[in-house]
Amino acid sequence: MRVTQLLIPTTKETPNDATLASHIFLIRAGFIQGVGSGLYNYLPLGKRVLDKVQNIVKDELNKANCQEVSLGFVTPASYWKESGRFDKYGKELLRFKDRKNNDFVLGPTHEEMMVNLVKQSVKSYKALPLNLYQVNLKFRDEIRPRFGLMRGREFLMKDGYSFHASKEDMQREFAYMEETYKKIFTRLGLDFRVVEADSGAIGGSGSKEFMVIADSGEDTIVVCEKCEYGANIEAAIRAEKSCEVEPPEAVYAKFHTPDTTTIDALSKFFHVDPFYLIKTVAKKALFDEGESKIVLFALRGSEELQEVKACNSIDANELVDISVEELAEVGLVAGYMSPTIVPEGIEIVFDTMLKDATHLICGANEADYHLVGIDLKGYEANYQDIVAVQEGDTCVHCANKLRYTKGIEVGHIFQLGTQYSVPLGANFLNEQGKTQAFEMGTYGIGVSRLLAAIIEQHHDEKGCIWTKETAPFTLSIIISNIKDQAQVALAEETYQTLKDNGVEVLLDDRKERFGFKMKDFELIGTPFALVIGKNLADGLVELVQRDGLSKESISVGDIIPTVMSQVW
RNA sequence: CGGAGUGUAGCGCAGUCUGGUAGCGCACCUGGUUUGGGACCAGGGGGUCGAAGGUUCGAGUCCUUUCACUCCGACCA
Repeated sequence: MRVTQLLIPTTKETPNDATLASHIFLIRAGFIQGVGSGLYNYLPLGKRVLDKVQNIVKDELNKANCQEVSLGFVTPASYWKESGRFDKYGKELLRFKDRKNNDFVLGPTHEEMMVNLVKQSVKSYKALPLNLYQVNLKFRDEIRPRFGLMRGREFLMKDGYSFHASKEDMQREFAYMEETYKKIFTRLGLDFRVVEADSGAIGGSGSKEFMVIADSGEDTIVVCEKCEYGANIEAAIRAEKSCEVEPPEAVYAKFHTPDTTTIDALSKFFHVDPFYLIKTVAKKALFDEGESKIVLFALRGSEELQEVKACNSIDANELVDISVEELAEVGLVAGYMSPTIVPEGIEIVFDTMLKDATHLICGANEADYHLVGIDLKGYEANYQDIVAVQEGDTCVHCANKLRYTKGIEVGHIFQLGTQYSVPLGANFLNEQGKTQAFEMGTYGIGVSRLLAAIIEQHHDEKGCIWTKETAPFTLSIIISNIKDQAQVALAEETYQTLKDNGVEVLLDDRKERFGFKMKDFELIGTPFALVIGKNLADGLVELVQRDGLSKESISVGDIIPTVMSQVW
């Protein structure tokens, strides 16, 4: 392709709202164009990369016996009401009515549609297992879209769904998809990690996320220094934790503790390690149909509440902060709340670390008073894991240290079980001739987000550095001086020959100066550039590698063989 | 939805306080010079100043309403 014929609107200036390298470079290099909050147009370069990424995804899935379909983007809301997600999914689900006043949603994911598709056509175990996928637009009305393609509202996603006659077979497929996904991300040239995850709004159990390691990632993941263990902070677990500091010896008593509303202050006041303090956190939990209630979470003072775990522990849709006034209304004293003295009707969840714990100090649910000598041995309560794993905690698998890192979620696979097939009545006849609900798995890859993830991992201060499999073009030919007939002639000839050999070549034939074209090459980031410039007088041209910008002089006669050997 | 802010040429901004010919840089077009690191000279095109209403002889500027977008917190591929 000739640059003079391609739409590549590169710019020197950075859009003011772009902070991430991927966002800045994808826009500056003319891959994408913003059209509204979280909405982007793909220009020719962006579309080429998108197709490449998509093709790798499809190629590996097809090899793994998955079948591609394409489902409707606009979905009748009735499907979502049937599955119960119409309320559960929340504001991200864009709902609207057609001219006949029927409810529709713009698909943010397609479990309902796919289950219905299979339900209508698969009646026997003989047709199983079945793994169907699509690469299609999704729309999620994100509260705050940002970071360019990283978190758009409209985005391209590959979503796959598998159907099985037994749980064992579903788990076999789940493991197989994990391997397939690893192949995909490896081919894309990404440094990633598979981690255990929370299932979120999709539901189900045993889900894993594929995280591209990048400082700009929005997710915190917990990884082990030694072994393979990795988990999203929302689902991470650790070995039991103890405290070396001696427990405070005290008999049960009430203490006057003015202005001691934080764990820190309390720890100083009693000269006690926060491990022996109980932190009581109040949240408002939101449920279906606008219901809400105040819930308390009790944990050791040395720990932090993990909101997703906490939310799951009470099966709520969401947890939100609550004001001191709201607490007071129901008889809770902010800063002095107690896990053992709780007003009527308030639910409380204890962290498992507190089970049978002794020598504790907690609030008295009375202003300026704390209780000491609390003993929870044998105390009956709802104990669940609701704390966040911290850096330095111990790995459950190998007893080494855990640490945090940041990741971009580019894939997520779930073991759904019969979560959707039962409410949607998706059944088949098993070998015994009995009706049975499909066992399902679901598998997602954020295709458009991958473009951003690739750039986050592969760029320098000058621009993009595409990997061979994802680059919009493999090689740029730069004509240094467009008025030099010899340079133009050689460039044209080389361009044609390489094209004939199946190399994707970009010929920069613009009437611009050398520096201008080099900057554009560096910004766009094709893996190689062939500079045809003034050294041509000595029969030499330069082959530049985008990654590292190393240069190699080659003689005119060697251009084709050299390029061909580098490119493949 | 909570808090903060911005809407003026394709992009980045000034002008708004104190009402009086709508500007600058980049980009774009024409001609010329230049050609190994985003060149220079000369000429040129491009705007319902986010929208609606109001005040005024006169509104980008003042008032009211509204919409959109961005940034900081909770969602997710």
